[in-house]
Amino acid sequence: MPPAAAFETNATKARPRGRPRKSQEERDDGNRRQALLRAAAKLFRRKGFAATTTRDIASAADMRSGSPFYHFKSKSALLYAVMEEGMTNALERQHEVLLHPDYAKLPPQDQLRQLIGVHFDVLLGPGNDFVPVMLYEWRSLTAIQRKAMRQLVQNYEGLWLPVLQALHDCEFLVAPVGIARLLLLGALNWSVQWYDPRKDASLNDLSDAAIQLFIKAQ
Amino acid sequence: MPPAAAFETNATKARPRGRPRKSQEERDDGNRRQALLRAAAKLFRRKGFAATTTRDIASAADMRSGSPFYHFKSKSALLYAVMEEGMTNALERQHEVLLHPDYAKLPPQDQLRQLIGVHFDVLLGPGNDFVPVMLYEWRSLTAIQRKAMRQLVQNYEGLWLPVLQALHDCEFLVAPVGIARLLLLGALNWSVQWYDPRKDASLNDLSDAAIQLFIKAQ
DNA sequence: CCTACCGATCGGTAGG
DNA sequence: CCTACCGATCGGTAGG
Repeated sequence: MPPAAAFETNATKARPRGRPRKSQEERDDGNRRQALLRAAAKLFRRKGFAATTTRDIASAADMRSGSPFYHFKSKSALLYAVMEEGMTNALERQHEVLLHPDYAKLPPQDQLRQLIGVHFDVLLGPGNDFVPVMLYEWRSLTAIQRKAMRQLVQNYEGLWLPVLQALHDCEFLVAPVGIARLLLLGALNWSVQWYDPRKDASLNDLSDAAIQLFIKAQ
Repeated sequence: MPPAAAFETNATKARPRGRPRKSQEERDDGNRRQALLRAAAKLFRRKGFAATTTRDIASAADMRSGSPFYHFKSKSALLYAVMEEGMTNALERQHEVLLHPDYAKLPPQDQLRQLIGVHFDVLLGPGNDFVPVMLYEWRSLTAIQRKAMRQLVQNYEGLWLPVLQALHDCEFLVAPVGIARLLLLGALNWSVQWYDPRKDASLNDLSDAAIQLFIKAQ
């Protein structure tokens, strides 16, 4: 069995193309899968993977208990799909930053500030439950899923190294680059546990504070 | 029903004092409860609370499936007991540091270094599964347990404020003290996710790197 | 995508 | 602390 089979969804081999929904308003199909993903992300984040039932998810997506398995072959495949969606989006958003024509002209501390801003938004922005699930549900992945996800995460973490190295070179960062990256991303990722948009500072102020804390310059 | 009832263990009202074990070697009783706590901490950390069965725990403590409920009234009470044990120990260890006669004479960056060192040890030291469970299983607590645990955590976090304020006063820390504490503790807490004693730096080197990263001085 | 269902497992308990 | 057990729930499936 090829590794990819572990993440297969039934929808790929049996998409009901061209069959219109019978509901009062004709919505485009295929958004049902998205609805499941969104519902799952929200519930996995709030209650955790093991404590969320497929019935919870079905209900949140306005389906009956058996229906999620029409779109995903297992609860586990649904978890993986949530995480993959989150990481793909996060990578895209950071690539937009890195490839922007002005980015290269910025001093490294401003480059880092941009990465941090996007990272906070991916973690804490409204409706962004996908990456938090990825961060906190590693344990629930199968070994083979974990291996595939590690690839995506390593790509993402790798994006941070050049700017951290540049900061190290001009002594705005003294700690070893590798450990600094682990501690820095940890500080950001942990915000998922405490950040409350109604009480805490804005994501911009948060990003500024992070720069102040980590970088030896103003 | 008084709040404390939620955390009650059966052992307190029915400790089999004076009744010797029937096994070949007479071990002191009461260590059975500790064995359960340790087994639960280890399993909760590795698999998560919801994915761990009380049968897993019983088996790891060399008991049969029903026996954990002789010592703890519910799986949930067992989780709370694990967390409480972890936080009590962490608070004790930090108090030892703070009350040491030499501590007050240290410059603030060295004071912080000491707190960080103990924190890493509480999180990453061998067999220290209790605090990691506390950090990553908040969701699994009942509302009433969460409230009680929040008290302990606030006590612990409060220990860090004076030294952070001192560092802020001498401009070794520029970020707002409140946010700095959240980010700093997040960086440390996240280490639970990646630290591998066989591959990564020693806890001492880790602590040094953290000081380098967070403090604007050497 | 729904209905109806199965087999397995799980937290917890009675009674000793 | 064990034995034997219960009621509920859960992931998943057949058949339409």
